[in-house]
Amino acid sequence: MSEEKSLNFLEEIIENDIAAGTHGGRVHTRFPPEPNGYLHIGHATSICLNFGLAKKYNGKCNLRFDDTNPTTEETEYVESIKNDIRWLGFEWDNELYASDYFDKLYDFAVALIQKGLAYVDDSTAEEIAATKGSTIAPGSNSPYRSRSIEENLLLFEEMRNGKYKDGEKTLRAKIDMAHPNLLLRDPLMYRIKHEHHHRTGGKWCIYPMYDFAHGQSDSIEEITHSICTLEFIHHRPLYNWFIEQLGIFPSRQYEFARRNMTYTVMSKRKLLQLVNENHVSGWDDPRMPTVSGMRRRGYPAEAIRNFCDTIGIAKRENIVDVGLLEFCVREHLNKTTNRVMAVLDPVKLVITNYPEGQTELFDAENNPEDPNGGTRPIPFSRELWIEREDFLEEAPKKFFRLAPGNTVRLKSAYIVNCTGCIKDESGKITEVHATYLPESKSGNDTSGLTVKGTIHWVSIAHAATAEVRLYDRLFRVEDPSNEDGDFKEYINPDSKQILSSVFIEPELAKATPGSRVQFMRKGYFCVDTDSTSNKLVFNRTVTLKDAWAKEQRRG
RNA sequence: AGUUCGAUGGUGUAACGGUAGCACCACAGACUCUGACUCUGUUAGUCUAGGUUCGAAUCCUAGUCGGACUACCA
Repeated sequence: MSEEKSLNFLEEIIENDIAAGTHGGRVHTRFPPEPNGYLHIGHATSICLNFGLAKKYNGKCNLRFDDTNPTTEETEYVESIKNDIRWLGFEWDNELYASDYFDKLYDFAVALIQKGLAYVDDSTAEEIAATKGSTIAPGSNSPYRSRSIEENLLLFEEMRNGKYKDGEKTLRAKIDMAHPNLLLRDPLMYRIKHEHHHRTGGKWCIYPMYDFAHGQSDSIEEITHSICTLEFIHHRPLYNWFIEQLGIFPSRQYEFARRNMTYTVMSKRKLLQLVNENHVSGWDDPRMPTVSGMRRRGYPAEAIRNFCDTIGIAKRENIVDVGLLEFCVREHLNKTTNRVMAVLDPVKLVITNYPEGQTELFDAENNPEDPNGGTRPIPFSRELWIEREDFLEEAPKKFFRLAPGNTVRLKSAYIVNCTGCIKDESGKITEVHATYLPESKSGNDTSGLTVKGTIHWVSIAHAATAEVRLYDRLFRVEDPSNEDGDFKEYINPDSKQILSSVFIEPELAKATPGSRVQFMRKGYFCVDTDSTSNKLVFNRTVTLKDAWAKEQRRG
C-alpha cells in the first residue's frame, strides 16, 4: 500500500468527525432496505459503502429493514436480501427492523402531541393534497389543526385501538403550511392501515410514515452516519426536526448520488414489472441487474465489490457504462477460471491422414494465469467438432483460421493444414477436411512451423453435450427510462438465446451448479441451477473481448 | 416559478489556491498454442462570462444547463 488513495467525500466527513472526537470517534452505519423487492447493483453500491465504511473505521454496520408499510412488504424479500448481502461478502452487526420500534415510535408521537407539535387530522387524502399548496404557492391550514392536546391524545389512541377505518384520520406534525420545503408542510406521521404486518401481525392498525420512522430508528440505534441517496436530501430538515423536537440521539444524514447503469433499468417498480409481466424469468433472471440475477449469471461477488469500489461515490448525476462492470467480471474470471473447450455452433472436421479408430490423450493446461492450475486429459481423434465460423471457403486477408490452404493449431493438439470441404445439395458445408503434421504435437513440436491461428475443438466420439444460454443486454438503448414511451418497448428481443445441444469436452461433464469456466475463445460461463444429473445447463456470464469481431464490424 | 443539489475527456472518478491525474472505452503497436490475457504508446476534459490573486477546476458574482421535490411509498 505505497500509494495513498484519495478519500471520497463521506470518508472526509467521517475522518473530520473522528478528528473532532464526535461521538467519541465512533462510526456506526446502517443499510436500510425496504423488504419489498430484490436487491440490485445500486443497492450493492450502498452495501459496499455502508459496510465498507464501518470496516475501514473499525465501526459497526446494522442491517435494518425499513418495514413500515405492510401493504408491499414480505418475508420472502427479507430472506433474499439477507442472502444477497452475505453472498456479497458482508456480515451485519445487528439485524433489526423498524417494526421493532413501533412501540417507541408511538411514544414519540404521543410526546410530540403533548408538546403541541402534532395533531390528528380528519381530512381525506384528496383534501390534504389540495391544501398542500405547490412549489410556488403556500398551503393552507387544516381545519383540524388547532385541536386541543387532550383531544389529539384521545383521538390518536382511538386510531391505535382501531376505532377508525383506513384513511379516516391521520396524525400530522404541526410545522408550517407555508414552508418552502413541501415536506415541512405538516407532514403525515401516521396513517391507518388495517393490515397484517409480516412481523407484528395484527398488533397494529396504524403505521408510521418513512419520515417519522427512519430518523428515529437511526437515533435509537445511535447511528452516527446515516447514508442515503440524493432524493432524500429534502427530507433532511424533517429528519433533523423530529430528532431535535424529541431530544434524542443526533444521528446525521448524508446523501450521495445513486448509481445508474447503461442498458438496464434500476427502479424497483420497473424491475417488478419485468418480473410480473414475464419479460424475464424472475428476479434472478441472469439478465436482471439484481444481485441474485448477477449471481446466477456467474458474476463473482469479488468482481461486483471491485466494481463498486472502482466507480466510487459522488453527488452528481451519473450513468456508469455496464462495460466497466463486465471488465471487472472478466478481470476476476481471467485469474480464477479453468479453460475448457466447447463448440457452440459445430461443423465436422475430418483429419484425413489420421488413422481411423485411433485416440490420443493430450494434457491441456487448465489456467495459464495460474501456475498451480494443473492439467486435464483431452481425447483427440480423427473426427472433431469445430466452430462453423472458424472455417471460410474464401477467406479474407487477415483471416487466421481454417480455409483451403491455411494452417492452424488445434489447441493442445496438432497443427493442421486445411484441404477443403464437402457441401450438401443446398450448399451448406457439412465437413471440413484437413491433414495433420505428426511432428507438431503440442508440447513436443519439432515442425519448426509457427501459425497465426489457434482454434478449439472437441472430439466427436468423446464429446458430451450441454445446453447453453447466451445472454446479452436486456435493453437495446443505453438509458431506456429516458426514452420516449414505455421503457419496455426498448427491451432487446435477442437478449437470450438458447443453444440446446452444445458439444463439450468430456471432463466438463462433471461440472456442478455455480462452477465457472472459460470456454476458450468464447467467453466465461457458469453452470446454471437448472442443471440436472442428465442435463447440464451453462449460462454465458460475459464474452471475451473479440478483436476479430470488431475488425469485421468495421468492414 | 419556489426550494434544493449538481456541472472535469465518450463514461466513471481524482486534484482541497501552485505541473489537470487514474480506470473503463476507443485507436495504434508488441507478445501470444485463446484474434483472450499481458505490455507499450496515442487521441480526448475543467459549462459560460466577469472578478479576487503572482497564480483559479478549486474562492466570489451573474448566467447557462441538468437532476430532485408538490404519494396516507420508501
